[in-house]
Amino acid sequence: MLININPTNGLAVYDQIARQIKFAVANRVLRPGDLVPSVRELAKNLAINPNTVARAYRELQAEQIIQTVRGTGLEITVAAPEICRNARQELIRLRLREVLEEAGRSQLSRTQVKQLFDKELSQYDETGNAS
Amino acid sequence: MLININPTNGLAVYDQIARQIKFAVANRVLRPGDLVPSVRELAKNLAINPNTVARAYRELQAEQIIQTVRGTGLEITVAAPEICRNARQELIRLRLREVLEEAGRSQLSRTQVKQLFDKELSQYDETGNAS
DNA sequence: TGTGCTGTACTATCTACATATTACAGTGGT
DNA sequence: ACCACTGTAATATGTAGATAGTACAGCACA
Repeated sequence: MLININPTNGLAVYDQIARQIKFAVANRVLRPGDLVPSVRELAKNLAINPNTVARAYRELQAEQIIQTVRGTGLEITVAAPEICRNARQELIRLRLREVLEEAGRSQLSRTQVKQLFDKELSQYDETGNAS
Repeated sequence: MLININPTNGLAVYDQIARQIKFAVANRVLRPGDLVPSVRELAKNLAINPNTVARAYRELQAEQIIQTVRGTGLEITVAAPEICRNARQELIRLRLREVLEEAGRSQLSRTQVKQLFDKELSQYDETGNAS
């Protein structure tokens, strides 16, 4: 199945759905013109309420990743791949900035933060690409 | 005043209190043996409920930053300065690790993440120490 | 043209969390 | 011993967010 829900994740169900769609788009599992599963079909498969799926799709529409084709369903937009690939990078950038701001409030020096980062980076085993 | 509350912060009031106490300890504004303001006094000054202050203090006790002196108040522990200084560094480390994990899930390469970090770091103006 | 699919909007419920209310228990100082 | 202060526990209230229930509106296809 395309989507996999973990109810004890802390993440909202609709958020998990939206993330996984974006992930699939970024990795070309879903391509422009493909239809995402219908609200009711996906809801049935995941044993959740259709409106929860609808909410995920609403967010994806707001980000112009899917668009409605009335009477037919929701399809991946042409712009979606670029949006999703940019978005995940921007997300990481934003998170990094937040951490740096917090470090600043804690009066950690730039070099201290850099040392922490390098150490964590070297410890972290990537699952995907080579470095 | 020692504590300053911003109600439109997104952060819970009790959390703001706890953070600012820790901050004061880390920067030697509060030293071991000092008494923190009493629950009712601080609550009155901040125009909030005493129990909200109590909750902040409860967390600080759980982290062994303050300890109760019955009938007298709550005092900064001997271990507090080290705990607070370590804690803020650990907090940053944890946040960095989370970002790296998210980057891994997004299949961003190690070098990509490092580039993002270096760029953000160079843009970020520290408020406190020199680098 | 009608039936079955599509998405969507409105409202209600459920849950988690922060905060407030109240009452209780112990200690220091007069 | 008593009073005024300390912290603390239990409970209630308020609020925001996620999810569910129901009803509605448009299009495809036979």
